[in-house]
Formats: sequence, C-alpha cells, structure tokens
Amino acid sequence: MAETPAALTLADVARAADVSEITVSRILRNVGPISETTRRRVLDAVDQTGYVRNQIAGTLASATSNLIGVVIPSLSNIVFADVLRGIDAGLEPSGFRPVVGITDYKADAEEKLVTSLLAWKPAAIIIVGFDHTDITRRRLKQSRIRVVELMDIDSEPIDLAVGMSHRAAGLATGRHLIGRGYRRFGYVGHDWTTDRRARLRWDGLVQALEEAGLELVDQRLHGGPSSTQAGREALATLLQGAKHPDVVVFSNDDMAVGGVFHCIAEGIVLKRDLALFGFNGLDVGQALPKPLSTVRSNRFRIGKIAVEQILLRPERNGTPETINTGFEIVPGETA
Amino acid sequence: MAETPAALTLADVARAADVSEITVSRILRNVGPISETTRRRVLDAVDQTGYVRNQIAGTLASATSNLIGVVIPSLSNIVFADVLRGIDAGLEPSGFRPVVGITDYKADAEEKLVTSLLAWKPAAIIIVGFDHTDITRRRLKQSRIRVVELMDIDSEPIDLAVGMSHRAAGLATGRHLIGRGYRRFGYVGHDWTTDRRARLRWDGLVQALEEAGLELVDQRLHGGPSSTQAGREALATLLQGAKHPDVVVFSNDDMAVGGVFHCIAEGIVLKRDLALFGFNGLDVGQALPKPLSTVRSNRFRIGKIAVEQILLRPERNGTPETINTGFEIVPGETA
DNA sequence: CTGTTAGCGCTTTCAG
DNA sequence: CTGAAAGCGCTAACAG
Repeated sequence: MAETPAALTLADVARAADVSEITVSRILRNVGPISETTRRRVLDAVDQTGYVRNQIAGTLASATSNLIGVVIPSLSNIVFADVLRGIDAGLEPSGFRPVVGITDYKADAEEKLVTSLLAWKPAAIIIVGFDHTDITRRRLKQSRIRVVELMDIDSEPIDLAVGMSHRAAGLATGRHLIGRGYRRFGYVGHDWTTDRRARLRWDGLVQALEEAGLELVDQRLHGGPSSTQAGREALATLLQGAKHPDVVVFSNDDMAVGGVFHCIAEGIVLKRDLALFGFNGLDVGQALPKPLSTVRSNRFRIGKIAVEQILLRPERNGTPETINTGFEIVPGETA
Repeated sequence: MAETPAALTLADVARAADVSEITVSRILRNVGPISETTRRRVLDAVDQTGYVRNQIAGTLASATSNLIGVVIPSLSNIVFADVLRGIDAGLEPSGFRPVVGITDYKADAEEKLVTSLLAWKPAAIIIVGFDHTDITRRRLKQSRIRVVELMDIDSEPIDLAVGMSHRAAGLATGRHLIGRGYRRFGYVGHDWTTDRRARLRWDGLVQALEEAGLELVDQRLHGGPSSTQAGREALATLLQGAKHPDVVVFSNDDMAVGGVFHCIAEGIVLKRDLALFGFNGLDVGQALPKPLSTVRSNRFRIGKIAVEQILLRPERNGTPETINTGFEIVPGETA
C-alpha cells in the first residue's frame, strides 16, 4: 500500500535547489535582491516538484492576508452579480481573492457572516448597504481593516462608501418625466423592507412630484423580491384600477420589463397609451423591441472602485469617505 | 498617542476566563467534554473581549480548512450566478466559505487561478466544465482534495462530475420539436470555442434531425458571448435568408429572448409564423407574453449537490463518479 | 546576495 | 474534565 506522501513544503524545494527556505520564499514572493542563477535554479525546482505555496502559513507568519471578504444580499439579482464581477475585475492583477457570503437580505445572517469572514483575517471587507445590526457595525469598526459599504451614499459610512444617491436618482427620474409632460404618475414596486434603496428612490420621486404640485395617482407594492413576473402582475392590477396613470415608474428594470411584457400581451402601445420607466439599465431592457427608459446605475464600476480604493490605501485612515459613482438617465423609447 | 492594541488571541480569552488556551479552543470548536460552568465562563469572556477566532492559525495547526475554491467562467451569465447561489446555499449550515475566481472563459486564466486557490489549502475545488489545460488537470489531480467538475457529464471527471448531458438535451429538443411537427430547423448560436456545452447541444440536435432524415436548413453563429441583443440581431439576419425555417433553436434562453423581441418588433406571430426554442429555463423567458419553450437545466441544484457531496465525503476515493441532475423540456408557448 | 533564529496563533498529542 | 508541550509552514528581523 503506497503511503500518502506528505505535502510538499518550502523545505523540500529548498533542499532540491540547495538553498535555504527563506531564499525560496523570497523568490516566490518577488522580494529582495536575488541572483538570476539562484532564481532560475529555484524556479526549476518548484516546477520539478510541483510545489504549491501555502498561503495559510504565509498569512499567519506575515499577518497580512490576500483575502477580501465580500458580503452581498443575493445573487439572484443580477445587480449584485455585476458588483461581484467588478470586485473580481479590480482584484485581478493583485493576487487577492474574494471570499463571499450571501445574507439573503437578513441582518442576522449578515452578522454571523461578518464574524465568520473576519475570522479569516481578510485585508478588507466589502459589504452592501448601511443596514447592519449594531453588533455587525461594531465588529467592523473594531476590526480596523478597511470596510467598504457599497451601492448607497445616503448615510454615513464606517470607513468608505462607494455608490450613488438613490434619492437623487428618484428625484432626477421624477423631474425628467415631468419635463417630458407626464402628470399622472403610477408606481410599481417590490418589498421595501429588504431594499432600502428602492425606498429612497421612491422618496426622491415623490419629492419631485411635490415640487411640481403633483402626487402619485396610484401604486402597487409586490410583497416579495423584485422579478419580471412580479412586475408584470403588479402592473396588470394597477391598470385594473380607475386611476389611469399616463406613466408608471417601476422600482427597477426587472419589474419594468415585466410591465413591458404585460403591455405587449395586452396590445397597449408603449409611450402612446402608457409610458414605463425602470431603474438599473440592464441589458435585457435595452434589447426590448423598444429600449426601456431607465436610469443607468454603474454596478460594475462600484465593485471595481471599491477594490481599487482598498489596494490604493490598505490602511484605514480616521475619517469616513464617500465616493459618488453617479448615474445617468437613459431616455429609451418607453417614456 | 494611543498605541494600536495587539489583536486579541486565545491567550487573552484564556487569561480572562482563567483557563488554558486549549480549553477555550475546545469550547469554540465544540469538541471534547467540557463542564457547563467552564463553558459558560469562557463564552462570557469571549463576549466581553469581543474575541474573533483566527481561522488562519487554526487551519495551519489542524491542516483542515473550511474554504472551498470555486472556479467559474463568468458572472455575466446568470447561469453561473445560479450555480454559485446553489454552492452558497449548500454550504450555509457548515461554516465553509467559498473563495471564488472567474476565468472569463480563458484556460490560462483558469490555470493561474487554480494554482492560487490551491495555495489557500481549500477543502475542495469546484470548477466548471472539463476544458482544462494539462497543467490544471495535473495540479487538481495531485492536490488530492475533492474536485467537482460542474454542468457537464459528457466526459470523464477527475473526481466527481455533477451536471447534465448537454448532448442528450439537444437530442431531446430535436425529438420534441420533430414530434410537434416541425421540419425546417434553423439554429442561432454564440461562440462555441468558449462554450463547449452549447456545441454539445447542437450535436444532439443535429443527431435528432438525422434520425428523422432532416438537417438544419440554416444557422447563424454570433462571434461573441451570448446575449439578448446578439440573439435579436442573429435571428434578424437569419430571417433575411431565403431558407424560411419553421422553427429556430437558440443556443440558450438569453439568445432566444432576443429572438422573441425581434419577432414582437416585426409583428411575427410566435408559433403561427415561426416557432422559437431556448435552453436553460430562465425566469425572464417564462415571464414573456408567451412563455418561452425551452429546456430547464437545474443550475442551482448542480451547485448545491456539488457541495453536499463534498460535505458528505470529504476524502477523495479512487474512482471518478458522475451525478446526473437531469433536465426537463418546458413546452411553453413559442414552439 | 543569502542565511539563521524566532515566532505567528492555533490544535494535536499525550498526560493527568 | 483540563492542561503542557510541541509543531503546523511560513516570513520578519537581523546577521553576514
């Protein structure tokens, strides 16, 4: 019976190359001055043996890890997948790796997750939003590593916030649509308790209406998470009411695309009979027969910038900062 | 100037609770017999101090980590986000955490990624597909940790494959549509070099046609990754040809949804004038005015089962295995 | 340019 | 039920 050979260590490579462990270590990390001949000899030995570095031991010894904790509410929503893509893209050249956790929009799950991620001594934690439990917030503060709160910039961050003002986006949406002549506003949304940012956009929208002496003529709130199907059904019930809006603003593009499908199915001609407006600027909305009128949020960029900031300044400095990644109105053809 | 206090260690907690380090360690890991009084005292001390375990040190000492390496080609494609969701869901009760890497469909990026993930001494690696470089395959084999190859079961796995037969899905699609009376088959796809599974489905489809003495009357291959917009444009050019298919099979739902949008925009009545068929069973397809006819692949389940298998049997055993998660034809209303 | 020594903070093993 | 000693595999700090 062949015994399982012990895993290769630095010592094995060092022996094979006839140098000390620390020399191999330095070569593998690209630090310090190394003669070209030893470097070559050691790298050969690495190839020959098939040695794979043990980052666990390295991290313990150096007290600096290459892991980044990432806490997101969900992956069903493509928005957070985009953020994660951005994070990964920003990390790409650095050798850092994301360790991810999904909260499912639950604050207590988030609390457990943050604790379990901190146990891996990550170089930083990237987390979505500001809605944390007190314990979560305290732990993050005490950790003294960099903490980046994403998506939102409407609150005071622990360390750094990267995102856009959702209130401002709602406001801009309202003003834009009023400017285009719409007066009878309907709203179709999803569960606000798990999506504070949707609520902030709604606040901004209502504020824009107030500025113009208007108010929402009707609205429907779907109880669950946003989805195309939910948007379709919610618009259907809204239109059964007697309020006859001339434009319906949706909590996001997923919901709005469902609204578009409903109109297509019912023969409602978009913009002539009814205008629809979304939020996010998803690809699917732009590929519709008539491109969806919406607001482009820069999710990928948010994730990327978060990482770039971490790499740029790995130490937390005293004062919380905020980076605004902005948004753009996408006129489209549905409003 | 307040000096940064050193991070808390087991020793601090042990001192506070007046026990030895090992006792604290045992309590935190729930191993060995511990008296209820000491347990309480220690847990109190943990709370008081705000101690957070150092998994890095623990992993080094015990040589068993709670990390799972995850290698996926992309997150732009919701299919892989679904897989990752399944992985996370399966991991949920275990305290394991995924460390993810994205290859962008590049084999050399995958090779680097696998090496860098192995350096974290994960308990297992979950990777999409069978298309690895020789070096990647060798490293994975040599690692002796569990390796799960996802999505596909049409090749021999290193250790375990979890997925479905894409060839069989293509075959089933063809037979299903022939059974419904279609005879003039068109095909609209995307880049096969990065998506071997799409190619396998095509193979199966063509085989079904051959069985019935038929062949594809026309096809269009988009050069890039699949997208709704690409599907829309590719169908448009296909229909400009003179081949007049009565059904068009798409490489996946994203592409097919684009096809549906084209038909809506052009006033082509689905199923009466032209039938369309997708692959994946995405939500967006089912929310369309007419639900898309497609094949449901069980992405979430694939991820979940992969993890469950790892937790169930953490050691690799000699012989490679395969788990078939199956698929179902979704009749829909577009074919 | 290369090496020696001394840990990093835990857990394993063996005692009691 | 609790503890002491040893060491996981690497890197920081200091020599040479």
